[in-house]
Amino acid sequence: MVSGGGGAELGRGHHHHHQSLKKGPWTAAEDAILMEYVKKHGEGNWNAVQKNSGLMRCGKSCRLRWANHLRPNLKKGSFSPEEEKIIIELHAKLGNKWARMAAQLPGRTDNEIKNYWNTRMKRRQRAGLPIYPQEIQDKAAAAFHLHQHHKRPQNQISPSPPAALLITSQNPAYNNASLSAMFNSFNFQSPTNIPLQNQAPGSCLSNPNNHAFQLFFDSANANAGGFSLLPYHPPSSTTSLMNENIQTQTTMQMPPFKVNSAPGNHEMSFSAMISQPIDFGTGLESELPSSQIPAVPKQASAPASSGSSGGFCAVGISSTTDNNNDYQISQKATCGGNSGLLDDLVQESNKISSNEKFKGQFESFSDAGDKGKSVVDASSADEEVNEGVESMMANAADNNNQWDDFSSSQSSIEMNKTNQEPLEEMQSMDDDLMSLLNNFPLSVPLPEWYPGTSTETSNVSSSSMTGGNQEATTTDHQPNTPPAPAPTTAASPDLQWSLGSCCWNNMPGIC
DNA sequence: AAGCGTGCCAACCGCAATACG
DNA sequence: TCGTATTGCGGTTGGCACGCT
Repeated sequence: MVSGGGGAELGRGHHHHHQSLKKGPWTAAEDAILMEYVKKHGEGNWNAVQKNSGLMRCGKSCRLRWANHLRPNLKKGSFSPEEEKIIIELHAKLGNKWARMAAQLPGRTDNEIKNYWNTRMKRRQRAGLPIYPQEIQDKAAAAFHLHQHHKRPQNQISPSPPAALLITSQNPAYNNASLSAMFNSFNFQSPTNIPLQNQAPGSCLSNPNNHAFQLFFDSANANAGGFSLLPYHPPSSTTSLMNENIQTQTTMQMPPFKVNSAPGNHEMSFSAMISQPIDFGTGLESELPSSQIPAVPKQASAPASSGSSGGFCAVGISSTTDNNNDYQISQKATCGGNSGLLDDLVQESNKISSNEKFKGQFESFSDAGDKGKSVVDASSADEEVNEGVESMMANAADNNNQWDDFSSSQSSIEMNKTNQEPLEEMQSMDDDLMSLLNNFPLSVPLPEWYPGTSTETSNVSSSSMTGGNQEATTTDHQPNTPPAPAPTTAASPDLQWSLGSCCWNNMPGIC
């Protein structure tokens, strides 16, 4: 923030009295000083700039100015369609890793990308459009589906975050079939007593992308061991826009999304889820903020994309009426540990799974002794996972480069590069994910209302979902999507949604 | 012409990671 | 090994320009 706006020049007029560092916009004169300094001494040691050059700027400010405006080979101006496409792709993979994204876009800075993304998000949000172009999701979903058929052994849980991240509740127009197919390949291996109740209400697994899911028990589908997994967005999202979305929209139409879990083999089926060189002019210009010095006219901004999907999530669901597609968005009250660190996930997972009370149950289907190691492995494999996602998406993007909002059909070089060894990368990703998911907190006892137990409804649901008095108040959020077909298993008026959540927000940079 | 909303941009802040003595 | 300094990163904020009413 430009503290105090353009007038925040703390040191102006007082340089001889104290060493207040100047803030606010840089002047051309300051730029020239910095340029000269870097030219002479090279980059780095930014704190020395102020000492040696007399520039009344802190090192951080100098570094930022240099990196974002003064360093050579910076591109100025609007992003090209190709660049926009790459940004979308990268964001789908990396989340808000602006620096990493910038590394893929020569001449662009993380700040530029971040600003672009945020404004784009804001625009799309206002328009009620999802964030990611549908095609990205479609391709990721398709790729994932293929991947699952290619490799996934049966009876193993593997809700791959890469695919999951692209599956968001904001995508009304999403191809239900493809997602359904994708997640039909998810298989749980667990005892009959899926232990979720013991999980803290706020318990969640998440990734930095704020793509999260919550697992709910679907009592209407209880006879089939029904669980439902809903996209979820925590309140402490790193993306304020997403928070805003959650806060301002209480309900939304969402296609069915559930997990059919049968004893011993819980198959999840998702019907849906979800820059010109600085003018070093002298004279008057030198005292103007350099940003006010006329620069090359900017190109017209690229049109906003209007694809599908988005980052916020449905936290609860209410299907007590005929319209059992009324998924509800609510702000999760307690999503413990949203730091985005895998450690949080590990700790929580271990904490839960180490619960002595349910240890035996857990051990029946999971090697508890390896939990810690597995998670560590998964954590250290962050990069490989990213690579896996990359290759997966690259694969998926191979055949069709149609973008709903972007004129370009050019794929990123990185994407193409990783096409070379997609299977190996996927394999690596799978292994890592398996390790991680082996720690998935499943050692929670059956809820009372689980089949064979009391039919009493858990009160937990109220903490993770809003009431059932939902109208589709957010239908405008998904203007292009007809209501999804009602899932037969969710048609029961007795449908109850509860239990703790499991989301992906604390996952490492898997996506 | 004035007021308002929005988009864009620049720059700051806090925190975490890393380097260094 | 520890404390400090430096660097890097992501989130946030405020100003300006522009279009619309």
